[in-house]
Amino acid sequence: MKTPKPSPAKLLAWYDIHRRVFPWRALPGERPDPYRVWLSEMMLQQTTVATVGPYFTAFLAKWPRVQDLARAEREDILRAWSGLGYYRRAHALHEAAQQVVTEHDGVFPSSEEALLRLPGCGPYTAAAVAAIAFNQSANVVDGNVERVVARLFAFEMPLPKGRPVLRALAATLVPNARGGDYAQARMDLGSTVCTPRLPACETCPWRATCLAHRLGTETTFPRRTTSKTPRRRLCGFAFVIRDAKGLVLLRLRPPKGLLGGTLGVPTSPWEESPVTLGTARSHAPTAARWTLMPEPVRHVFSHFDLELQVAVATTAKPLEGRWVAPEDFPTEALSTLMRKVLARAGVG
DNA sequence: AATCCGTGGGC
DNA sequence: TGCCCAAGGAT
Repeated sequence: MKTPKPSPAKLLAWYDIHRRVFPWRALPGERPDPYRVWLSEMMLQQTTVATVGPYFTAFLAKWPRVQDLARAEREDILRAWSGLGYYRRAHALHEAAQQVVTEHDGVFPSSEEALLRLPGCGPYTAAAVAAIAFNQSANVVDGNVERVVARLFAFEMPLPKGRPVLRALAATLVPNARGGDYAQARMDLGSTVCTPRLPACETCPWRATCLAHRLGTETTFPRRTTSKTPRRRLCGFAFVIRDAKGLVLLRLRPPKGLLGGTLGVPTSPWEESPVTLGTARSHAPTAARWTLMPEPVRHVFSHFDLELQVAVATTAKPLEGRWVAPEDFPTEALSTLMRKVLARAGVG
């Protein structure tokens, strides 16, 4: 039996009632600020709405316009980004802001093509900014939309291989008016109604045209091919060393790679097999009388688990790095991992 | 194309 | 506890 096409009008009528209010989202009748839309989308990449909220507010208060952000120091941006994760986004954010100022006279471009040239702005973010900030009928596809559309069509091709086909299917549903509302409506539907585990199909405006619902197999979509690479578990030592004044030695990590550009205590190399302090101490910033904290810090990254033993000592020697007072930790560009290490050492 | 890149919350 | 997922992008 043939299913009629899911109607944009029904979804938009639902959105007009159930739309959510966010600090970055314009109220009905308000003109969206492209800078705010872009800033929020950069933060929302693989990050939940609840987590982003305070960061967005803080960034906007500190750097109200793209020109302010472009002029900022990179480290100040990393300070404000501290704890949000995926620190490459913070670097890209700064570079993109500078690019908007120097190449677009401080005015955000409105075409997906131009937006795609900004660092950190990929297919999703370019489409989202074009739609939400400029009301274009862009095909905005995030994880929510993938799930919604896969269920609508009982889409059998497993992701990620089937992603291009699914995106094309999603594009056929985009109306030529209210592009911004439609993009946000599709994502709101996915995050509040068409959820991964327990979808609230009874309240869904697209229930009548959803093939998976008709089949009673909603939660089996989208299909996925499971990645077979086993998760690694790495071990190492973190060295927390203080001077006579109680200042802690911190070093800036290289700008690229894991936790790029953030501040942290020196560590030994991280390895697959457990190491002893006797071996690891050759990587310490200096020879000292190390006290080992009884419990290691365990931290979960996106692609491996880390277990760091925390060694603590005091020294009078001058060492390479920055000596930072614990009272300044809250505003420093520390990763969550390093905040855990400092807390475990009793200096956080 | 598969891997790298953070963190927090839900169940 | 362990796994999944979250307004993905770069290489």
